[in-house]
Formats: sequence, structure tokens, C-alpha cells
Amino acid sequence: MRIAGLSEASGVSISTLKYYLREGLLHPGDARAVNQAEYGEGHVRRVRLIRALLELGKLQLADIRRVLAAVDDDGVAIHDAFGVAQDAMVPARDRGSPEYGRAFVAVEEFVRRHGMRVRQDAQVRGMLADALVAMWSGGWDLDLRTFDASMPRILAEAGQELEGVPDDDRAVQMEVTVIGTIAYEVA
Amino acid sequence: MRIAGLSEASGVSISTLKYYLREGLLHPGDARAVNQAEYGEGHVRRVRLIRALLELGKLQLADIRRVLAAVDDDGVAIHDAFGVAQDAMVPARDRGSPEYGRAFVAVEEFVRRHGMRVRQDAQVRGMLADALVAMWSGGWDLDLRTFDASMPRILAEAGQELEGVPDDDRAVQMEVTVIGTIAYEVA
DNA sequence: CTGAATGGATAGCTTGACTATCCATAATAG
DNA sequence: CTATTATGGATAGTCAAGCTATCCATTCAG
Repeated sequence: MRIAGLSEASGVSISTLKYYLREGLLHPGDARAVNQAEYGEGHVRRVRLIRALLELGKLQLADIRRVLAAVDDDGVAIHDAFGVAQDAMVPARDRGSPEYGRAFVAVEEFVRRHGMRVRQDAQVRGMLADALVAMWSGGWDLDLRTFDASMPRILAEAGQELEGVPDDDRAVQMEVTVIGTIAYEVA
Repeated sequence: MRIAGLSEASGVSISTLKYYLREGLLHPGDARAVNQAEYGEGHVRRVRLIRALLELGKLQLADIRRVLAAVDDDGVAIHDAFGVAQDAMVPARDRGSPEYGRAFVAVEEFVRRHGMRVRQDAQVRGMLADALVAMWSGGWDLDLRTFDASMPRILAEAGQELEGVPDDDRAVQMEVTVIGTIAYEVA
């Protein structure tokens, strides 16, 4: 498959594909000559992954680049792909206020209560705290305890979903995990 | 409070406030003279709402404008504020594929199974369908039935949260509802 | 009375995500 | 084997979103 085929298969224009190649989001094809390269199924999957992260996850290309780097890095365990994808979804917000501190503590207690394994530096902590601050400032006095009752069930379901990841090669697993994280988040 | 005070109280620069005024996102202050206007608490809340929708909800100003129009429209019931906020969060995606049709049907059945009152034209239907398509194309064979077991509980909780909306004036209720919808979505 | 602030108008800036054009080379249809 | 089309690589241009800066005639505050 050459670039026209890749464009056809992925629904993305050749110009855009060249752009992704330039930006290093898409690996160069297998060069057969100075102006001829061959692309494979992996490239199609990669492009679809980029588009899903972009359109569904509303991630910026800069964040997508980091996610893809993790996908390509053999040092990153499949298990950590969730964290990477989630971190990239987090919008940057002001984290200096005293409310934020209060919210962060609430999140920490919540994580501890449910014995969740969430990295200490995971951005999702901040994201949840951000949401709490926004709700408080809007006069909505949400307590995370509200979720307590349903968390065990939710966690169990998430675990089950993980079982469903197909055991092809690592690249496919990483992609499935990342796209699943984003899509699940949206769902 | 004049514009400097509003800027101070909301943490948004005067230039940006003027921009929001120009764009009609922020109501003009109470004019005292040709170059003098008075802003109140409502303006501060409005600015905070805009920022929350922008940063937390990642909405575009064009979408925010629609949400605010609904907030200001006395013809829109508080109950519908959820739908408006959710609709604005939905990213536009390609909806022509056969997979999308299949996903949409799955969503419809899901909504019916749980007796949810979701407008026929609500964008969230499409959004859920989009997420399904993305997961399927990623090789993740999610069935919405997976959620069936926990839906009753989730719905009950959502209903309870709604009770918590304070009964101040309509404007405040709308704002709380909108910001709550977005923040809850994120959380 | 004078310097800072205000509302209003207009123009400019920055970032992100492409899109278009050129060119030398390579594949391919006739 | 030639004429057309496609390709990779480089460079420049486009477009929208979301501000930011400047100017000006007024007005307020010390």
C-alpha cells in the first residue's frame, strides 16, 4: 500500500498524512526508493488511533504525540497505557486556590477508601479535583461519598472489560487499550 | 463594581472581558454614563460559568453561546438545561458508516431498556454511538448490556443529585445545573 | 485640576491543524 | 518506450479560535 492507499483506507487526506509523517506521529513507510514507500496495516491502525484521540478524545496533537510515544515505548507496560491516555485528556487549570487543596484531599481519601491504585502524580487526581472545585463554586455541594456505594461494582466492571483486550502483539494491545480508555471515558 | 473589579473577581483580564462583551457572552453592565457601567454578582457568576465551560468542558465559545442563550431564555425549563449542556459537549463526527447505524440502534435499545427519557434528537445518543464505533474499530467488542446491571443505581443517584439544586432565582438554578452537568460529566 | 480608568471601536497576535504548491524521481498505462 | 500520473520531501500559505493591544473621547477620583 502506498500513500494513496493509506489515505483511502483511513479516510484522511494525503496532505494530512504527510503532515503527520512530518510531525513524527506516523512512522515512515518502508522505503523502496527515494520517492516510494510501502505502508501496512499498522499504519492504518495508527492513523485511526490518531483520529479517534483527536475527534473523540479532543486531544491536541502535542498530547497525542506523548500518548503515541508511550504506545511505541517497549518500556511502558500495557497496564500503564490507561494512565497515559487519561493524563493526556486532562485540561490544564488553575491549581493554586484553597478550594483546590480541599478538593484534592477529598480525592485522596476517595482513592484510599476504594483501594484504587492511582499513581501519586496521575493527572486524573487533579482532574477530579478540578471538577469538584467547579461544582463547589457553582454552589453544588457534591460529596464524593455519594459515589461510594456504586464504586465496587464500577471497579469490577472495569476489570472485566480489561479481560476483553485481545492478545495479539503488543502494538495492537496498546492501541486497543488507549482507544478503549478514551472511548470508555466518553461513554 | 466596574470592569476592573469584575476582572479582579473573576480572574479574567479586562481585554478578555471586553471581548466577551463584544461577543455577547456577557451582558453589558448597568450603564451610568457613556463610558461608565456597573457590574454585579451575576456578571461574576457568568464569567466563571464561561470559564468552566471553556476549560473544564472544553467547549468552544460558539457552543457556549448556545448554552448561555438557553440559560437566559425563560422559555427553557430548568429540567432541559442538562440536555443543552450535554449537547454542546458532543464533538462532531462522521455519521455515515454502517457501523454507526448499528451503534445507534444499540443505543436506542439501551435507552429503551432503562426507560430513560432522552430526546429523540439529543446529541448524546450520537455521542454514545460514536464511542461505540471507536471502540469497535479498535477491536474492543463492547456491548452496552455490560452497563445494564449498574444503570438503575446510577440513575437513582443522578436523580438524588438533582434534588440538591438550590432554589434561588432561575438564573442561579440554570447556572448551577449547567456547571453541574459539565463537572459531573468530567467527574 | 490632573492623572488614571472606562467603554467602544479597530487592528493585530498566537496557536493549532491542516492545505497547497513545487520539484525531482519513479511507477505505470498505452 | 514514452506520456501521464503518483510519490516523497520541502516550504509556504490558509483558516479559525481566542484572545491582546492600541487609540480615543469621556469621566471619575484624589
